[in-house]
Amino acid sequence: MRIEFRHLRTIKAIHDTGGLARAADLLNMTQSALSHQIKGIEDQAGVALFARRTKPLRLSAAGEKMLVAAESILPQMAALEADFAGLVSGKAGRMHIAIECHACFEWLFGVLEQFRKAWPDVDVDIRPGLAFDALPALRREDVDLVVSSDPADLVETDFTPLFDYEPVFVASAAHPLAQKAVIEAEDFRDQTLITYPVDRARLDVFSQLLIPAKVEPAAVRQVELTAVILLLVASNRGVAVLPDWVVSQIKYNADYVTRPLTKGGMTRRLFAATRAEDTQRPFVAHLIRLARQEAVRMQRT
Amino acid sequence: MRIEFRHLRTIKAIHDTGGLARAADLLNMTQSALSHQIKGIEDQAGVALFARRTKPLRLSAAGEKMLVAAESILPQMAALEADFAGLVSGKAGRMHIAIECHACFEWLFGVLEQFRKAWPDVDVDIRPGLAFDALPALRREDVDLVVSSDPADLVETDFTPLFDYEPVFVASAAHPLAQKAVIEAEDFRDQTLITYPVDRARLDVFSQLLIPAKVEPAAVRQVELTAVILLLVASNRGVAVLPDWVVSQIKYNADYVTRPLTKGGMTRRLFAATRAEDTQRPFVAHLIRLARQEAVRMQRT
DNA sequence: GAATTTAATGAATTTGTTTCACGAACGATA
DNA sequence: TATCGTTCGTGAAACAAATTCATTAAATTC
Repeated sequence: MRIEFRHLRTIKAIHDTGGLARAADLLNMTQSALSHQIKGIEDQAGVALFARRTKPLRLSAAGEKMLVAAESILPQMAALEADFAGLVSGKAGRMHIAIECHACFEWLFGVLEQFRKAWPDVDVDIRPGLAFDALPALRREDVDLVVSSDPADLVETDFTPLFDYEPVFVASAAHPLAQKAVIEAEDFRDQTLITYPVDRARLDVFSQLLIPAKVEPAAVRQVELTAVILLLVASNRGVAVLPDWVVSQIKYNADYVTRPLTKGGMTRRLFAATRAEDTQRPFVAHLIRLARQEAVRMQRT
Repeated sequence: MRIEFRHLRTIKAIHDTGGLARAADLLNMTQSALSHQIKGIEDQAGVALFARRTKPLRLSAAGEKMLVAAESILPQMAALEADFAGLVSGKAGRMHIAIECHACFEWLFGVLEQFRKAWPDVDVDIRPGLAFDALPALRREDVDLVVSSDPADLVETDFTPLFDYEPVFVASAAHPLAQKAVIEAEDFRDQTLITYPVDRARLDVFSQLLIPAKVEPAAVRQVELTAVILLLVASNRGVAVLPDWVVSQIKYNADYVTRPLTKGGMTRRLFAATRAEDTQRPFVAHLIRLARQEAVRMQRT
């Protein structure tokens, strides 16, 4: 017989109530059961848990040690069970997010700020490094939500539209291409293109324009921050393609122009991908709602 | 089915080995048993412990929480079992001591200093406030050793002699009684007697001399520290009765004299009282041996 | 010293866990 | 995509264990 939680509970109950019978009452068991239980551990461990000289049972040295362990361990178990209860009730959970859209970080932070307040017991995280293969990671339960612009027809996976955006060409006002009203794939052939440091397949310029047209820019420079990209563009060190709302968000009116890509412009839609079983869970649905609201607010600016 | 240690071990094993079959191997059980076990907890808690989409089982959010709890709780249990093993092997244990003899504190500290080094896993303590009723406390396992000068004929209790001593009368050289070669009970009638602040029954002067002779001193003043008692005696603020070795230990030769109590002097013997079942335990026997050695050393000074 | 409280015991019962044997689902590989 | 090996889930049976019931023994209290 190994030591089990029941034994810890028993030790504690006997100590608290100061007697087998009362402890048995507390634990909804018979006095006999506790007596057998104690005997079991004592036999197994080879130590006396109680001083039996006196009639109301009192803890021995070994018993005291066990009590100390019990008082430390039992609350931890209670906490675990409370965690589980939170998960069951839907108040707690995990919301690990992968975003394929690199420009979306800032927008997402604002959303998560609100979300955290509403769902303090949900473990929120943005998981970097999953930019590619994010949808398999979703199925694998590595993450719980993927912000993606490429809805795939996957079973058990829901794609909820978040908002539409237009990737636009950005260049310095002094740039030759600023003269054109519309930018085409061929226009990139002699340019230095500034992008986020992610896989090309995740960049609209490449996936939607340059790869289909089989055009390779003269150079590609990768820069982490949107503000820095715009700074480089303004100083004519290259051109970029960014979502319209990203460009319009920049407050200071630097010296650059925006142009549509292809005639009529390019339209893209961002989705929240979730496991079908999760989509209706309260905090998942709430996060998506918050994300759409924030998108509306963002696009109004 | 409540969560038990076995479940924590299972969660940890599955996580560590990365599979049900390998975990089963580790725990010397069948893969089936683990599957049933997990199902049991999941049914009870109402949460999925594992993501079952992927084939090698992986922990879900709830499973991660349980793993965290397991990694905290299992070592605590291991420590408890190690404690028990120590108690069984006799390397560990409890040595709570009650001393009836107030003057013995200093001597005992020296003994315990050595004892602690030899038995680092024994929980050593001196329990004050048990000066009276110390022997019942020993039987009750409140304490494990009592230093006493009144061996009683108690069943299951051993009294091992530690050393003999002589309570001697101490007074200022200028005190009238310093003229007498021998001090009798009647001599105390007009004196201020300085004693330790303990029950009279625990003081040799009273139990051996004044109470039988029905003599009450003019005043009794209680002082904690031996050095202070001697200081007061030297400055003729009263007289005292102290063990011979206590007086001889005081290095500075203050202005006091010592005289035997009654013709031929009074001889007392100090004992270590222990529960008979404990007396032969290695660390108990060792403590008594150390105490006797220390007594010899002390009386040589 | 009688009454009461408290703990231990043994056998029976109930409860829970593990094994056995099998099958289904998945992933890798050709 | 067919096949093979691996991994996990399931139900019935076997096994193990904890708990209860009924009773006894011992200590405490009045």
